Parts: sequence; C-alpha cells; structure tokens
Amino acid sequence: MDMSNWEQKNVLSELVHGLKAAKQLQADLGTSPFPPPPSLSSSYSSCLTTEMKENLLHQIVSSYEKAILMLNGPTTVYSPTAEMVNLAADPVANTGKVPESPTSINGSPTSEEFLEGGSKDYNLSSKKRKMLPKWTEQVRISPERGLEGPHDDVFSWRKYGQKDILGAKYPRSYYRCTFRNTQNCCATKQVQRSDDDPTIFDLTYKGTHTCSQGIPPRERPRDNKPDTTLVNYQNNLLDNLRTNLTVRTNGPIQSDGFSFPVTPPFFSYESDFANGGGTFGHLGNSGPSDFTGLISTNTSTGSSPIFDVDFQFDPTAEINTGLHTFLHDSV
DNA sequence: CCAATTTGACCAGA
DNA sequence: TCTGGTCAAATTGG
Repeated sequence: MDMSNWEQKNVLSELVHGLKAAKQLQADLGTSPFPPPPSLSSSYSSCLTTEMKENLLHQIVSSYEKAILMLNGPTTVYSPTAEMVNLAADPVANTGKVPESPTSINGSPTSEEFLEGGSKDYNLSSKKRKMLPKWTEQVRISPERGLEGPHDDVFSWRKYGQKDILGAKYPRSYYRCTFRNTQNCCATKQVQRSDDDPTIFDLTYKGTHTCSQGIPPRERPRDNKPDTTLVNYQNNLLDNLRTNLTVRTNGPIQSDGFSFPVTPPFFSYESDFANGGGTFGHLGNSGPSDFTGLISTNTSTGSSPIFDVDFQFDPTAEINTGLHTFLHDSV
C-alpha cells in the first residue's frame, strides 16, 4: 500500500486525536498512572459530565475507525473530498454545548473538526466554522416495499421540509433526528430520488447522532447473558439493512477484495465477484465476525454494478466493534 | 391530545 | 436574484 504523505498525516492525526481523547477520559476516571499532559491539564478537573464522557468515547472510537479505514484503502461510495458542511448559519442547530462528535464515516474530516471536541480545544476553535461531517450513499428500495422510499433506517427521523430541486425530477426531503430538541442531536439527512432510476435514493447524511440512538445501551456487568437490548438493536439494524439496502459502488471492482462502508456499518469484502458473489465478515475484529453477509451481483444495470447484500447477525456474538457509529459497546 | 407531516414563507450564500 | 436549506403554522393521524 503506497500512502501519500497526506494520508499518513491524516492517519496519524486520527490516532493522535483518539489517544488524546482516551487520555482525557482516563484521567477523568482517575485510572491514569501518569499526570495529564500540560496541554490538557487545564481541563482536568475530573468533573466531565456524562455527555462529555460520551463525546470523548465517540471521538476515540471514530478516530480508530477512520484510521483503520484510511489504512484499508480509499474505496468508498462517499465523497472523497471531505465535504464539510457549515451549519453555523443555523442558530438552532448549534445551540448545543457539546459539539457534534466526529463521525465514523469516511468523510475524511480534517483535524479542524476534531478540535471541536469536549476538551479545551473546543474554545480554541470558537472562531472556526462549525463543521459537520457529511457523506452520501445510494440506497435502492426493494420491490416488495413499494415506492415508499428508504426512509426508515435504525434512526428515527423527523421530516422538516421538502423542496423541489432545480433540474431534478423529484423533490428533496429533509429530515432531522427526532431527538434534536430533547437531546441536542444535530444529525440530519436528505433524501432525493434518483432521476435516472426511481428505485434508487440518494441519501445525504450530515452530522452523526449524539442522541441515545447513536449511543446504544452501555455494556452491562458481564454476566454471560446476552444483552437482549443490544440483540434487538442488532436485529433491528439487520431488518432494516435487509429490507432497504442495496449498495451501489462507484469505483472499479477488484476481484481480490475491496471494502466500502455502507453506513452503517463498514464491511470488508473478500469474495470472488467473477463468480457472482461471496460472503464477507465484519471488518476489524480479529476474532469471529459479529455478523456475516452474502453478496450477489445484480445484473440488471449495465456499467454500474449493483450488489444485493444480505446480512446475518450472529446473535450470540458479542458486539465488539470500533467501526460503527452507534455500536459503541466497547471500551 | 400529542406527535409527525405538509407546505408556504423566510433566510443566507453564491 | 436565484437556489437550497430551514422554520413554523396548519394539518393530519394515531
């Protein structure tokens, strides 16, 4: 893998950021054998709010996610140019004290974004534009669901607008997180039906969920019993993925495996596409996969390949993912 | 009654 | 001024 200096710097930046957040959390928990670095000591009064701790956790996990993704190669359906969105113009969207946690998605956000974290850096960036990660994906509705659209994923969204877009056949719908007001969650998404293929929807997500949806039930004391809440959560995710998802890739397909994120979560594919499909496992676990999937090629479209993806969770498997925005069960 | 959706108005950036 | 994005009052639905 030949990485450019730019990529190396980004990976390094991610890891440094994750480490920084981890140390801050560690210090707050009082488990650090070392005093906090001077650069952080000013905010080290060991009085982080739960919200701040969760935010730090978010940062840690997403930093690792991004670093891994970068190392795993740039193949993605997301915009490779790190489209960042300035939502500072929306006063309501930025009333929260705790900024949006960086996403796990490969929006290639710059380090500037991370400076918005729950540390003292937050104040340093007060003059900077509030940046939220943005990424897009394409989802094709399945025939049995009709044309109602892929409007339900694992998050609950509330529609707040619809707009006719110049040059587009279909209007664009605007959704925000249901818990925006109650939990200060600034995640939004836009849904736009494709002009070319009405069964395909372009989804544009902005920001990640900081609400309880984005942070699933915390790990319980280990009693060897499966966390049913978590299993339900998995199944919910599974159902939605199964029902809605077809992933469209933009880049050329390599026969020796490729990876792309499907939001959520990310998968590593190792399959023989020349034979029309294969299986894949959850990326990033050294142990058994949390879930597996089946890919079959869909030949109905010509040059742009569409793969039908079927997911299967192993309900007995312990969730251990650092690669999923809302499966933060680790740490 | 409450929550979600609809839809015209409003606003900011290009 | 045009366009995309958001607001918020009115409406709908459970």
